[in-house]
Amino acid sequence: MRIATFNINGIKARIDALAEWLADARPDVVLLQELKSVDDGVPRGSLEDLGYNVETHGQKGFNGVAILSRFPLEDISRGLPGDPDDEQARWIEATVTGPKAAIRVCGLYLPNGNPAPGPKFDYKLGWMERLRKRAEALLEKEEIVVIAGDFNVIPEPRDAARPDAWVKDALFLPETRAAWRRIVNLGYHDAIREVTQDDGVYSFWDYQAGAWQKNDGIRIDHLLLSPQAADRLVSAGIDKDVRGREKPSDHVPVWIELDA
DNA sequence: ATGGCTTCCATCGGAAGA
Repeated sequence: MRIATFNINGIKARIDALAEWLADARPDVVLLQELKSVDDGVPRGSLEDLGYNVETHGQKGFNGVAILSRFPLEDISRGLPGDPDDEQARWIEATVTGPKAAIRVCGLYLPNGNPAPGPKFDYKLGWMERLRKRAEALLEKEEIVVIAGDFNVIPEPRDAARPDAWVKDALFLPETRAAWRRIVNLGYHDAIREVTQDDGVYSFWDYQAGAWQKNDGIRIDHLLLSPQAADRLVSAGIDKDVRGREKPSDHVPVWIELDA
């Protein structure tokens, strides 16, 4: 079972690029972020024609997440628990029944948090604490759980080409990285770090200032695995070449292969 | 860099992103 996360930066603007990658990479499950569309604006037909079930949690103009799956999706839940006043569409989860096992997949678009300090940074840290609580509850069931998406967190200096440029940024501030570690240290595994300790492994390159051409990237799109998921990890990778294609997102797909 | 792109929404500029 191949599961990928991809921040597509606008599903209407990206549908051709997304369809091309799907036909190429043929993932079984895809967690999408930044639809920038209401549910009715998502070009479901194009995705269903490629063999995917489509579950969305959209929002007008920005945010928005979705799950695509070649296998049935059940028990779909939209919105991160813990704050009934949070209107932002940043969380969706569902159970995928694979050929060998059921997997709980959670797709997230974690708040950017800039400028920091300020209300947007406070919202980010509050959201991360709610994520920690949900991640903890998911572990208690001792199931195969994958929490994946655009975390907007650079975990360590080796996850940025120029770490010094990010020291005052909400993606890399000590409070952000501490909140990330509180989640991982519950017992999750950062899938990419299960397969490589290299630096220079990135998932985002800014559109500005020739960041892609200079490989001035950061690693902020992650898949966290419960112990039961990590036991079944076969491989993991980043489809970096997608960033060099026509009309690309500023993020690229990150994926895992599970024996499930 | 008070933003060098890119998207969306709504008009012909502004918000948001990271």
